[in-house]
Amino acid sequence: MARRPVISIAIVTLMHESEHHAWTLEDLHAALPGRDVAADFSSVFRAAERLAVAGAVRKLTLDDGRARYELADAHHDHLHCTKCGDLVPIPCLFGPADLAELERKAGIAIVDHQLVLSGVCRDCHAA
Amino acid sequence: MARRPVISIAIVTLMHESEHHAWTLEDLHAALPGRDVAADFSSVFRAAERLAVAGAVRKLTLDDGRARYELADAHHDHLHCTKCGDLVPIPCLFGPADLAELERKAGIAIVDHQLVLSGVCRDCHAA
DNA sequence: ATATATGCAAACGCTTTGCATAGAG
DNA sequence: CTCTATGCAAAGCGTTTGCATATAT
Repeated sequence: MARRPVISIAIVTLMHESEHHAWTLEDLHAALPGRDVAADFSSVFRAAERLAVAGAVRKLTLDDGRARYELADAHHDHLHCTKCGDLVPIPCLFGPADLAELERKAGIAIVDHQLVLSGVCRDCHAA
Repeated sequence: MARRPVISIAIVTLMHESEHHAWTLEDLHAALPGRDVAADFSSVFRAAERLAVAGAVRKLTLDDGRARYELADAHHDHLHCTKCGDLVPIPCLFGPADLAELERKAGIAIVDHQLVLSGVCRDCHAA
């Protein structure tokens, strides 16, 4: 059929092998050359977006106006560190039961949720 | 000293007297003329921003890329309705104790949090 | 050959700012 | 007279898209 999505593959590999958790497009664009996959910014964008649509990565938007992409593994929430700016994973605080109860009480249907804590991450807190 | 912040006052009044909960700048800009306070978009922006800094309103950014402003009353969380696009208030699911425990366990400091549920609001759900 | 990925450059949407004016104390 | 609010127009910034080209099947 067609071409191999080199950039997409490199992004996923990068995410798997790096300690970094949530990536901005700029992060990805800056990191790819180090893996010998230089790419145009728009190509990075399209690759990340395709991965998000395919369900391989999860995309979230923060108050700083920049999107973050992370591997779509088990659900977790996040802490947006006010010092280093990183978006670090945090175990989810509530289970399906809590949400189901809220759905009943509030008469709503919940499809997904996203909790963003604002504060100081472990590393910055220790330093 | 100086002038009276007509627009800011009108915004707060509007928020208090309307059923609408979370306002985009566009919402505000569109609603103000109805209160006889026509205003330039940038003036609405500056007024809203000043109110946010002053702590009178709370500003949040959603995945759709547009900021919402709401009265800074008691803390609550939100449901972003996938049908009507409204951001409706939802009682907060956890208390200070839950967060304190998480702080201890994760070694972080939590200053604030923002939970955005994604799903269908009561009105759309009933319809 | 054909379909998809990529680069390049430009458009977009919303937010933000510079600057001159106006109006209240 | 001075200080802040406002309007107007333009810039910013991250994201997104159109179009031509490259490349693997």
